[in-house]
Amino acid sequence: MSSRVGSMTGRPRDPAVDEAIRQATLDLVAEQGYRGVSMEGIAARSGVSKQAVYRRFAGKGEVILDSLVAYARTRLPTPDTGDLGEDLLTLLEETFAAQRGVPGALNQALAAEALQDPDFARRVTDTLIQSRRAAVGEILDRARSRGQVTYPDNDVLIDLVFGPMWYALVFDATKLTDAYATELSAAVTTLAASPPD
Amino acid sequence: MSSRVGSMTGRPRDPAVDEAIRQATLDLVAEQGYRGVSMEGIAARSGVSKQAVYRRFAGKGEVILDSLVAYARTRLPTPDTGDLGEDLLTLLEETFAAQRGVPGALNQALAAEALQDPDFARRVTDTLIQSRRAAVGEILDRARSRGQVTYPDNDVLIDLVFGPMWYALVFDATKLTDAYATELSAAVTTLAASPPD
Amino acid sequence: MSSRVGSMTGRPRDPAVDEAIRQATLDLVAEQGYRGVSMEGIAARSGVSKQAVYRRFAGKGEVILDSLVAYARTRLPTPDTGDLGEDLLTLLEETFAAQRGVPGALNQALAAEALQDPDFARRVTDTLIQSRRAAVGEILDRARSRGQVTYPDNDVLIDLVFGPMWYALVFDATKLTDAYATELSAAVTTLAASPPD
Amino acid sequence: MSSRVGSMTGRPRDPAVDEAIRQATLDLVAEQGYRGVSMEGIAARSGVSKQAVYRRFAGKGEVILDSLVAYARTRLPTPDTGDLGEDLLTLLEETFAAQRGVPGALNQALAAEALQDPDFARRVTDTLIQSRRAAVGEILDRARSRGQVTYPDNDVLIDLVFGPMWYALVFDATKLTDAYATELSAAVTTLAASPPD
DNA sequence: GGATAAGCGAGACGGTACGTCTTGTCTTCTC
DNA sequence: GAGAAGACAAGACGTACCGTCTCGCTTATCC
Repeated sequence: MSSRVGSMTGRPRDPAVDEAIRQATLDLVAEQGYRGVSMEGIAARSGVSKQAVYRRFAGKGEVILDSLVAYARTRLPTPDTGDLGEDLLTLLEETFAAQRGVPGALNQALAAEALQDPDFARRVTDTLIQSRRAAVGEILDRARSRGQVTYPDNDVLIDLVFGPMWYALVFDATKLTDAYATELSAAVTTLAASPPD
Repeated sequence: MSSRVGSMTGRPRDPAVDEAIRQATLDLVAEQGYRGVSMEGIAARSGVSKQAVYRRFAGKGEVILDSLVAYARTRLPTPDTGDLGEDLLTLLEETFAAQRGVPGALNQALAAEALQDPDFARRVTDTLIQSRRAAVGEILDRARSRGQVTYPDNDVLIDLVFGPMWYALVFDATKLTDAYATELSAAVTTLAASPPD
Repeated sequence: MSSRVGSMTGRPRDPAVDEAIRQATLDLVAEQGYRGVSMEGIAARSGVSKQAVYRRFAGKGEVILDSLVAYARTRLPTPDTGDLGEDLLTLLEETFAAQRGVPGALNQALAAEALQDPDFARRVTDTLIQSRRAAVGEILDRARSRGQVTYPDNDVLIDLVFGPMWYALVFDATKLTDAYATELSAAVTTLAASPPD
Repeated sequence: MSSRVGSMTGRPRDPAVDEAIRQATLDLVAEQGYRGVSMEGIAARSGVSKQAVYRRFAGKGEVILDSLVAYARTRLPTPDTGDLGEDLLTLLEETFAAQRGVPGALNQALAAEALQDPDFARRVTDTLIQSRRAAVGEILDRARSRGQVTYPDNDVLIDLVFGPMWYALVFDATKLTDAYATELSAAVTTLAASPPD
């Protein structure tokens, strides 16, 4: 979010304002979805001035991104059960479960913003997407060292893990059930272990 | 788009207006992306009144959808080479190639609209997504009858074909290269042929 | 209203349409005042096409004028009691009473239109205002021949009769009571009989 | 116009904006009459955003009223020559002269708005009309104390002063000449001095 | 402790787009 | 031709956000 590297003179930013903005964003997106989220609305809802929001964030996307990151910070130890299928299933079930709640709405908002601004899309990729991909990459690497993965390229496998999720977030979020997590993780596991040509 | 099924009384809609709206939408999205597309802008660019646009389309999403459908109508014979990998590769190469051009921008615009309105998302699914999925379903069915597909469920395979594309459209459209088409089609082909558990 | 002097070929105008337009205008102005009167609304309310209205009338003002003239056609024998005060009182009481009803709203609408279009203002003057003034002129002339009027100029007296009415129609129509009619007619009668300087 | 009595927090309104709006309104009404005055046009002409206009004024009427009040603020010491006829003549000549210029067009616009909205009509009465009437009331009171006025009721006399003016503004503003001012003031003076019945 | 610097709530500002409403004209088919 | 139906260009309506700005006031650190 903010930075303010150098001089530490002047009144310091009020952390309560940061928190109020985050909370208002979560509330709004939970209640009305992305349509109901506006900079103006966030400021009003959080009882904070617009300037206070713009001082911290360059735009709506950044606010959403910050809320999502703060929201997700509490979780995510990458599963490590000793079995690729098990690991993927756990991760996808947890991830999909989240998409059915507030984080799902935030991810949709994020996608909408990313679609309107390639620069922001890159920001999201660097901040959020990469770390999620890295988690799956870790799982695959561990499985690979166990001999469970013969597929040469992690990247494609990771795309197959996350691609369908975003596809669903865009067009039909209700698709992201536990059953779908099972099907997908099984498919990727099978492909990962398929003998190379 | 318009419908107007029953009553054929009154002055008929001017097809030139339809065309002008479509063309203006294509021009705008090509020049400035989704951000540059507004109902007002479309009307101005096409030299048509706003009413004329709103008479035909309920919102920006519908205009974009119509333009995309009209644009795509000229193509798409589902490939049928007798080989699953070949068919998928051809389809993905063509599809990805399109995403690098105007249809890609239109698809992004469509996604952005869908994310803001679940009802519209369903409209898109019914109008566009389903038929694209059906094309891949056909390819898979033919291959299945040849014994090239053992994977029990078409749906997941289709998700694996299109999921990564939308994922890329949201966050990094430059990913949609021929090389990526090759990788993806190979992956899906392999999975489709993988021995059942 | 219309004229259509020359060629009498083709389908003749439907008098029912004329009547429907008039009635719809009266209904609308009675229910919602001038704000509620639009060419579109009149056509819709009367079940007539807009074209049918425009074929007859050049604009909203003409429609209102026509309705008012048709409405008023049923009345107005100029009072002739043999006494100026009595004549004026009768005329003003009747006129003011009308202003408290539908004709009042029509007159307001007429004024609003006249204020927006000087040409139409002249039309109204020629069509309506002059005849009303002539009625008072007649009363004055008769009284003058009886010696009840010494004031040299009819015109100013007539202005003093009608001016306050329009003043009230613009800013506060509720002022047009019987009491006010009494006061006004008395004032004008007094002035008319006042000895010349 | 604006009010905003209490809270003096936040950025203060820019007086230059107020002035620009007034000037644009005057310009537009002078150039094109009431027809040429629109909220959109005022904003455009004054180089001000529509919001800035709507923040200050509830509608077109209020803008016009404000412009008129500001315009008229520079004048109007009630004449006091010691003679009723003289006072009325002076006042009417000046008033009529104004009606031949921009204030006349503004008054016409005001009337048009008042005719479309009774609430606004009351606003105008309270803001503008009353004070004009009070000026004439003063003249009459002074003359009455001199014995020049025997007519019992100021109100009717004032109606006879202003009624014909509005009558003319609605239907034929060219009538408001110096000669007409002379005739009218003479008539009212005569009536005011007429012996009670 | 007084100066300096930044944060803060409030709200105005120029812009842009929204979706609706009217006006007056035009175009089709039916009577 | 008239008539119903309804499309059309033009343009105003009033509202909602965007991102920036300008006030008066409140904290902080630095000299």
